Amino acid sequence: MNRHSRLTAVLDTITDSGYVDVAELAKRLQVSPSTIRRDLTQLSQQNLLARTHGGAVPTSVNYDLPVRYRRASSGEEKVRIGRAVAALVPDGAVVGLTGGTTTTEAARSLAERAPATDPAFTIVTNAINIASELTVRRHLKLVMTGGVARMHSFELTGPLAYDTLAQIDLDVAILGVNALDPTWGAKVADEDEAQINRLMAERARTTIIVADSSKLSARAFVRVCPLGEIDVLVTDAGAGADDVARIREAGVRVVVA
Amino acid sequence: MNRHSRLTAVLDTITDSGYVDVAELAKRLQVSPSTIRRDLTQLSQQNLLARTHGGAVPTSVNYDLPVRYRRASSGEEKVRIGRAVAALVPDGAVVGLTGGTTTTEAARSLAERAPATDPAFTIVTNAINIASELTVRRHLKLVMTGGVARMHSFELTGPLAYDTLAQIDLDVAILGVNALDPTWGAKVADEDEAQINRLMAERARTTIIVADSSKLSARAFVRVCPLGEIDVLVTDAGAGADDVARIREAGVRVVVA
DNA sequence: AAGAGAACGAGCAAATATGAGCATTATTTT
DNA sequence: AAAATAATGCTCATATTTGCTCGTTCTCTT
Repeated sequence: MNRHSRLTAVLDTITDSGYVDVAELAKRLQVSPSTIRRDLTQLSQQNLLARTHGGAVPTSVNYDLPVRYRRASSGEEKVRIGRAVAALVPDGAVVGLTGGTTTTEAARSLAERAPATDPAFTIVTNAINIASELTVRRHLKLVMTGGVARMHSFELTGPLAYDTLAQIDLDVAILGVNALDPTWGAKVADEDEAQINRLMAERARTTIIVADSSKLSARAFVRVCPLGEIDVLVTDAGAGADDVARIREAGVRVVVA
Repeated sequence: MNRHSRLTAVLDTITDSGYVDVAELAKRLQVSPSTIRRDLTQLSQQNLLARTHGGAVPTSVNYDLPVRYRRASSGEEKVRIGRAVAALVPDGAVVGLTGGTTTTEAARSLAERAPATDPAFTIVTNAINIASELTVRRHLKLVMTGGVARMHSFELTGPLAYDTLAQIDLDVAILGVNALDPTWGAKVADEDEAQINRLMAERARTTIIVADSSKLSARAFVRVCPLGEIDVLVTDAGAGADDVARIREAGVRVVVA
């Protein structure tokens, strides 16, 4: 049990149960309470939790920054979400896709669909990994925005990307977000990313948000758009019934994959 | 068990299990811990993983890296040409790269060079595969042109790509061509590709053509530019002496890798 | 309000991991 | 074949991590 897995375990525990206890963690992770305290100190310095006497509690805002500690995401739901999204896209459509694991799954599902037109779809994306996967597919027309690659990410952003999007009209925009709040709408961690999402939504006749259920209770930094500008949300079965109800009230069609 | 297969094994392991352990890797791969540490150091410098004490953990974008570390080597000479080209590029330069196996090798060599500035280079490219390989590297600034992916190719072309290039100035353009004729100059097979090459050359202070020796006697459809607009040609030792001589007479510096 | 008991942080020593330097061995390159 | 270059393993001084102790601080009960 090395330090990193310990920190991950601590964060997992605190996310699940809402608090952690020094003595209990020490026993469970087979290390001394001193070590646990040092771990908690470090995590609290990174604003990932707040110390209390005897343990720690979560901080209000879950920053996107330290992905280092995030546990391996369960691809299961994302694949299902991706399939459900693909089913919503009509043949021959011009589809905009932003970056992210879920949108990547949507792209894969689109690519695997039997071509009914030629090209089967036109895909417009700012995500290098999506473009890289789709470029070999015969029956897809692939358009990339220009732009500067964000560090630690596969997405292109910046003025060059905006310029490209300004010249394109989309039938459907498929946007991945970091959080979807019933009150605030779609949010992401970064303002450049937000701008790309916003432009895609503006240029599209239909805007589809993909967000696994963890995103419905998550928080993020920058708002992309209010719920009113979203046509469809595709999420997984883990979504809370009240969250779904509130989003539906705002006029968004919610698809549970 | 050579270095590359070791690095691939490390990345595979870290993708599967979420972390790697120096001691365990050393035992499994039958090398000393020192070697493992050196491997991990290199991979972390390229941002393909993050060091911890005792091992390493994945970086954020490692989720489904389409481009593994493996270098599907495009041939001995092309690697050498790539290295020679990289040696011609000054630290911190803004470098334009078109698509092709040889330019890809040049990009790899640039990416592996120890960073002397920050960013070490700014890379501008219309080749999706090059962007895909470079996007994770911390010390590179990566700019993609927009554009439409040509079928069966990794290159973006069309008006969107031209628009992007019109906004950018390059220090060095590294262009791959299909043929380099002492009389006619640089030629490629496709007019879209020719246009991209032409624009890059126009925007650059220095134009470098990469062409293995087979290209010197080849023919191609569209002319990119006459020899007079080329500053450097990098080719391999198979180049015919008379061809080289004629190209040198036109004022082109010829580097034989 | 006062005291008991738990939790805390600082300091210390042992165990382990690390990076630099160097000699040896592979692998290219000439 | 010889020389140059790169990769590897080893050693050693240095870093980090961890568990422990101890004086202090906090919390809860009386």
